[in-house]
Amino acid sequence: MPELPEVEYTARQLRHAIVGATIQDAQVFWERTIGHPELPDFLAEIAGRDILAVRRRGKFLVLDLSGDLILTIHRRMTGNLLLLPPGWEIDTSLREIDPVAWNTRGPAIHPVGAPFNVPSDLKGRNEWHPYEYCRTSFNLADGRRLLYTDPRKFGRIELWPREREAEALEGLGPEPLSDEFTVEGLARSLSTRKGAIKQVLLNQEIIAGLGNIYADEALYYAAIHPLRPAYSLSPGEIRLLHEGIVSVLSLGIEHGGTSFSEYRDLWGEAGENYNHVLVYQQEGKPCPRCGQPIERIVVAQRGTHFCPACQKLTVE
DNA sequence: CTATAAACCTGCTGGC
DNA sequence: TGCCAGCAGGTTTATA
Repeated sequence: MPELPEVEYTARQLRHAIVGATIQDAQVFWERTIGHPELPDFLAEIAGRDILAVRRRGKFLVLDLSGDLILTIHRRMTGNLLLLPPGWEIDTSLREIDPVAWNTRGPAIHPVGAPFNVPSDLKGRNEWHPYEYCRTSFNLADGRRLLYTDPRKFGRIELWPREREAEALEGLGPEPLSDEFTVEGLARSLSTRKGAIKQVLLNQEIIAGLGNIYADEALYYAAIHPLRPAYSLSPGEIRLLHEGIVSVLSLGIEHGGTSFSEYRDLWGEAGENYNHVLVYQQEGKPCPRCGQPIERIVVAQRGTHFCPACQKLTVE
């Protein structure tokens, strides 16, 4: 799942690759991917815009466009951005040949002139080509395409006037890698919350950009049990948690994002931070600190991984 | 208000 | 071998 480090890494790659480019037009292959405005308006308004800058806010990617517009992209679970070089085509003939398969998989994407092959094995595979499941294509004037792929279709792309940016990015808390994220501010936010600390860390109003992977990693760093009530953390624990959040997010960016199942970078390459994760999805494996097996529980409907020896629920 | 759960989706896993 | 229920997960929406 793309969280802050994955989105930040994508933003940096995009900044080098497409700032200054022009969006000739866009194609949408799964309508619900576009959250705002209505699809016909979206298509009409985005055509011909220049890409002026690329930013990140929480888990949102934000593209500043000419005409005082912003394009926001939230990848949710399985969304990816890929840059397709010139010389490739988007083949929509599957739409007529097999509408059911089309709905699930989207268009075939291959070099111009290559013969079209209906995938013979549409099911039962453990991995797919990075260009599959394309939901939207931004066709650049120079022949490249910025593809948005998303097998599970949860991600959303929106186009807003710049003056309504606050509305488009409503309800986001402080950026954890900026000066606005302080120990004091974190302490204040946690003091009124009686929910489990794991659940509170996932709340984007408290901290923008933390997701399931890095929340587990940050709690492990700070040796805090995920079920501890947020208000019950001591000042020392909060300081350590603050440090842990900054640390695991920074490391994630350095490693190019956590490659966990679907995640790919702009050129279809997997990130390597999965090799550096300490507890996430490590159930049963020995804790790197004490050797005790990592446990998995469910907190607020989400899988949660921790070391029962290092992260105690009750203070002795 | 808070808390919990369902909905959105589809690939994958495990049971039979 | 094949079918099918159940699971994962970020966020929004609905319900208690």
